[in-house]
Amino acid sequence: MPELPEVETIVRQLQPRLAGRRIVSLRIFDPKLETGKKNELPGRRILTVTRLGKQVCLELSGRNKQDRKLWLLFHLRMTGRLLIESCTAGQNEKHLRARMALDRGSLLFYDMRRFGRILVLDSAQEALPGGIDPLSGRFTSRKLAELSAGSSQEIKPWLLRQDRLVGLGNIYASEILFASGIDPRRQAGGLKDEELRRFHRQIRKILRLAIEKCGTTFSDFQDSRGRTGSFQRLLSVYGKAGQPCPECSRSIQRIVQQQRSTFFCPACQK
DNA sequence: CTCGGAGCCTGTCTGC
DNA sequence: TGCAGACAGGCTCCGA
Repeated sequence: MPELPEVETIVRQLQPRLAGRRIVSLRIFDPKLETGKKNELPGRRILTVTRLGKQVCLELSGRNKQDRKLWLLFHLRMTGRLLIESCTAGQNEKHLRARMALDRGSLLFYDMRRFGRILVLDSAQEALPGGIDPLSGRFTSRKLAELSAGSSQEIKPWLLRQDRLVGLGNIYASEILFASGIDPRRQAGGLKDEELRRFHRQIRKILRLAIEKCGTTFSDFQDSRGRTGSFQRLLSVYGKAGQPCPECSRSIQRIVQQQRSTFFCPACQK
């Protein structure tokens, strides 16, 4: 479900509510989510809530002065939701997969399709995904050129991999390519300098705008208060096969690349 | 190393 | 109404 803007939305809401809270327990109801380290969590304080790629990352204090910090990560994958307890009205309790009790309130993890993951790690190093965050200062047009150089992969599937850029998923990949005027079937390594500069600008622009709108609720996304985002009103092509292109009014096409839908305008994207 | 395809899950929607 | 098949915003694994 959630891509970078949706996870960023959740993190911004959770940070003020969770920072400083002490963990009482983590109970896991889905054996797929079991982590051997969950018994090391009680007594720790949540220091910060941040986003690492598409993951929600809680930095936890040591239990005493000698103890080391831990990192607790939630990856929501397709249908995961992290909700503070007072906002779980309307959720299907069948899909409740874990509950973290805090000294005040609880954090609940729902996940219909059970693709989500909970990880407890010893170092932030381990938690860092391979790729660069497109909103970080390190992500320049030159960096984008460096990352894509030499790749024969089609640019749209290239955007979805997390070992180059982190955080993009199927919706924003289509939207960014439309805004950049780039055909999703182009080879990643074949973009010209001028196209790369446009592409780089649109990646950052669309992600920032989507964060401002609290993400996209296409079918599943809800933030930590159980509310939906509003960027879906600004989608140009995603999910709009057969509808007119907002720029040229020709029909938007749907194609499949690596088993994922891609939406684009064959007239505007070259 | 690269790339593409199968698989993981459960639900909704469409067409016969 | 029932049922099969397609599809869903994620990622991992495996073979070529």
